[in-house]
Amino acid sequence: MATIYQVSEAAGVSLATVSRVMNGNAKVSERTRKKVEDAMASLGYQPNAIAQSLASNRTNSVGLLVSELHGSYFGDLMSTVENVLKQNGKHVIITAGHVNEKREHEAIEFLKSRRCDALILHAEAVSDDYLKKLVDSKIPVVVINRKVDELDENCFVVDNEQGGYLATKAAIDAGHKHIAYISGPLFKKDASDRLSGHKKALEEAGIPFAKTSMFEGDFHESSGQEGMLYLQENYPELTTLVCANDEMASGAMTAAREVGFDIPDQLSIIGFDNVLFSRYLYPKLTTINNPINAMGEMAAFWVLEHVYDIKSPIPIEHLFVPEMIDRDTLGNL
Amino acid sequence: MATIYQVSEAAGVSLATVSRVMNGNAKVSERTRKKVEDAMASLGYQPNAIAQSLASNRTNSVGLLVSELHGSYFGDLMSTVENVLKQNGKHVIITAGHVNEKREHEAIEFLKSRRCDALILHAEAVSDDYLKKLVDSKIPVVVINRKVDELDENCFVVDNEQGGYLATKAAIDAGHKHIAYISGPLFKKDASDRLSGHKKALEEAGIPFAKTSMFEGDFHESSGQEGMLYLQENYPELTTLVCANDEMASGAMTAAREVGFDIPDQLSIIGFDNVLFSRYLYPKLTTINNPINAMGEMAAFWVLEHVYDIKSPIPIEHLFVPEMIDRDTLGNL
DNA sequence: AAATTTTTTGTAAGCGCTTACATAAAGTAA
DNA sequence: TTACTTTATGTAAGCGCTTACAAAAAATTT
Repeated sequence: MATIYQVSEAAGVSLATVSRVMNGNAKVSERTRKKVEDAMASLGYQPNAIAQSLASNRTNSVGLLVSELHGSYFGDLMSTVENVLKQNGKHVIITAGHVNEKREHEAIEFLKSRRCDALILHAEAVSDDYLKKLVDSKIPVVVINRKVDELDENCFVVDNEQGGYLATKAAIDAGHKHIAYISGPLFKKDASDRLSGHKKALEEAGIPFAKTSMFEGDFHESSGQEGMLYLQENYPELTTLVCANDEMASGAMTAAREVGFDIPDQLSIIGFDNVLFSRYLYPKLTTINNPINAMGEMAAFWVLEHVYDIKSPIPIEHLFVPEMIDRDTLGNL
Repeated sequence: MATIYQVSEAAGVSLATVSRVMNGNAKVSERTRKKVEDAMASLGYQPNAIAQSLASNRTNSVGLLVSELHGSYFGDLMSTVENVLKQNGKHVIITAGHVNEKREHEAIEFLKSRRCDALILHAEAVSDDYLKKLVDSKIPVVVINRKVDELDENCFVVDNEQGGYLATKAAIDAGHKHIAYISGPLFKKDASDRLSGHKKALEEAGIPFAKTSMFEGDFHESSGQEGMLYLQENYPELTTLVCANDEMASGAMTAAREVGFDIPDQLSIIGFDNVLFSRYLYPKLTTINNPINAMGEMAAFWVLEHVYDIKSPIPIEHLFVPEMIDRDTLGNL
């Protein structure tokens, strides 16, 4: 593998000059630039990014932490972030934290040890304090889908409460009175916010919230099934089931069908997130759009602007609004 | 950010000694090891991976090229590869090639410039020649889901022809005679192999292959819909539709339902890949399992063994067998 | 106790780049 | 022409580590 030294020799110039043409930065005469470029081409020279980083203290890479590498939600996130950044010549180093404090912590330390210029984190398990310290430690950090007090400038979130409200409101508007709810794990802020929205809509409509009308799931498909079964037993009058995410909604649909409910005629179902597969389901899932793409994009723009001095094409915003995606699983009563 | 130099000073030892305790490699007396570790802890020292890589010519990272960062198939692949490698202290740098020759090429060059110790490639667009040159260039490379002549040792593939055969055979065994096929883009080897398998099963059963019974799609959902519509028109006697992947099968299901077919009573559908969402579909999709997890795992093991001298827990194999996943979309005739 | 071997530690030369600074070449003004 | 700017190029010092090799210290043998 050719080094800069060999290029400089072949071109008959100094190291510094080769470096200059590589970085297109300073003044190099056309003649020597040509010589250097020819030498590079004929040697098949490829700069060593590691050495460049060490010398320049810039890696041109940003670290991205997601909870999992699979799943529509994270697929979308990774995809948009990478696109925006790559278009600007920056690279993404992706790691998974698996919603586990230790592993998230390790993943972040890994990204730091790779000297990423900035971090984009979808961190669910690590503490607020840790995040604050991170931000203080002066490495540029943005947090997706989590609001941390005092870190407003670094957080990009969807209004989960509003989303939860919208879902239940839609059911109410369609004439439903018996609305059950499968929530996510309530220690997660997004899950509890969505639930608050649900309660708010209920209250507004003067419908009391019954404990038996709700089941706390874990955001995974299987808990949607369990929840459905639980609710059928404990809240048999239900006509609509609002789920805190699409995975659980899918599980609930499966379970509902197995016990013989027709969707949406006998039971309406509403999801949350609008992940890709929600439109593959049958019937197509009515859900709340969680603008993860928009958030990922914004996070990437923030990084470009704050770290690389590349102006964002759109104004940076931190709060995203969810919206109803009307498909086929909400029936009128 | 503390450097090794500061640690050595704080501990009252030389650079070399600090480096030694970091790498746990050579003989360091218990006493000094302790001193160094204390110094590290109190300084919150974190080795600079970039500098380590430059000095040692080892990055402990392996590059992974996928076509897209979203989608179940790649999610599964990334996930398994990362898991296996992380368990062995290696890291993964993921990039997307977007099934585009130029972009795949750039992505690979990027991984090389980051001095990955090895490359795991799901490369669809780049030429065989390029891959051969890569392998010759002595950077360890493995190729997933693509068989390149002379590179058997580096390729991990599923027997696509066999898979295509199994799908159609299952339909035949269920009594079907009019079997339509939606293939992937035929310039892709996996797509054409699957089609060969389909033809072979047909031939074995003495069923002639009619050109009008097949539609060439692009592996995306929408072409499944188009294909369904095309086939309904051009091959109205069809009772089964075999699709070259699950995405297209899903699209076909949607389209079939829209024109009023009951699945599987009036129309059976078989997919290929067994991606996660195939079991979310309703009815649950009967499909062919493409052991992408097993391949990803094997590729990772290969790298561990060949690059890092870590013995693979299972023997390395290069050819994977597809198998039938019997669910609800294939009906008996 | 001296000589020898073994173990532990230090010294210094890189890894392949970037970049401040110095120098040489070229261009302008006087 | 000389003196002064401006522009292009080179020199050399690092970036934070690893690792041969050398030196010192400790343990063994004689």
